[in-house]
Amino acid sequence: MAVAAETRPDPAALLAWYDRHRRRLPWRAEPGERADPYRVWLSEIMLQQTTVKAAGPYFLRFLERFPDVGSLAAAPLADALRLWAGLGYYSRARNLHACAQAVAARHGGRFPACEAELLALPGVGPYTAAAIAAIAFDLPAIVVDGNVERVVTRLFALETPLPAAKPEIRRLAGLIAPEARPGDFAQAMMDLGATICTPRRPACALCPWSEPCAARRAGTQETFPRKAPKAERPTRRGVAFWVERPDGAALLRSRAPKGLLGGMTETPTGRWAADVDLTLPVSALAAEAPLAAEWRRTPGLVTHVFSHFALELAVLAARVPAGTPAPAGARWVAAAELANEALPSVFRKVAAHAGAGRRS
DNA sequence: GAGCCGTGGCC
DNA sequence: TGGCCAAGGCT
Repeated sequence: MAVAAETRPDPAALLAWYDRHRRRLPWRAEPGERADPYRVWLSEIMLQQTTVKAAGPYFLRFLERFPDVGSLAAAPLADALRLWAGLGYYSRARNLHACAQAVAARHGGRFPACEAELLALPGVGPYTAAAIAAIAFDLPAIVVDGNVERVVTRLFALETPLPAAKPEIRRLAGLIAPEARPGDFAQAMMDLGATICTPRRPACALCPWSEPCAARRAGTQETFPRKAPKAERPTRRGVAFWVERPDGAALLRSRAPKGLLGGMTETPTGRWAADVDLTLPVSALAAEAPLAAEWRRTPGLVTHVFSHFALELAVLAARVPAGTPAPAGARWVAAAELANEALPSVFRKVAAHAGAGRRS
């Protein structure tokens, strides 16, 4: 696609807007200050598919517990998973820990000031490598995230649907990038997408690139970016088991190290599948129970939506005598320690549904 | 390329 | 209310 000179977006206009509207964020250096590559990296991993609002508290807790990459590399993976619980996409936490160890082992504890070397680190893909290179080291990397995709496809009214449009978007983003201030330009593009060029109801009247924007000129800005239709989300069903001792301790397990919720803590559950029938009697639902007990079914269901399927969980609860041994692979966790477990949200819902800690 | 991989907020 | 969305990466 050719870009006419008179409609080409001027990077200076965007940088001037950025200087006036620069947001203060926990991981962002003050103007004139040098960015800390560790903080830039940590924030970029947390911000993958995650809102600023959700990531903020996690970032501050991680920084307090792990003030530098060396402290994170030296800590057990379980500590990182516990701190990550609730933020989702848990492979990020596993890769975060692996990346810290790689930086400690391969790079002497300092992040490399090189996009290609950053890209080779666990959990660091094309976007994150470019973002760290630009923001932490002010290298001229082309940073393309979901914000930049939206801004660029609107600027050029790009009809190609995502994800096929990615190479063209990268080329166009490189066309409008300035030689000076690559880090500020990258953050300005993302801030513009996050605050002005939003998915719905973009504030074009406040946009420094309103004039050269092809989609705005046509009045079609909200229809970009074009996207391929999404696959439907199937429903799976299953049974979760809540087992409590008289002292309130609950039976928990650790999940397989990889895959869905990999490495995290869970309540015992049966298989999750579309053909599980939750209308069966309790005696049948208890077929996959972790131990023999007098099960009672908690009324209602726990529902949870994952990225690629929805889940409906029936909850069977039981009280077992003091001294009941934990079955193989499971462990007793005191009620007071439940909050410190690496429990993903779906299992916190199960605990709440079963009335964890409630005396009857 | 496409499926897998969480969660909470929004309208 | 449910579909969509958020600073993606891995296989």
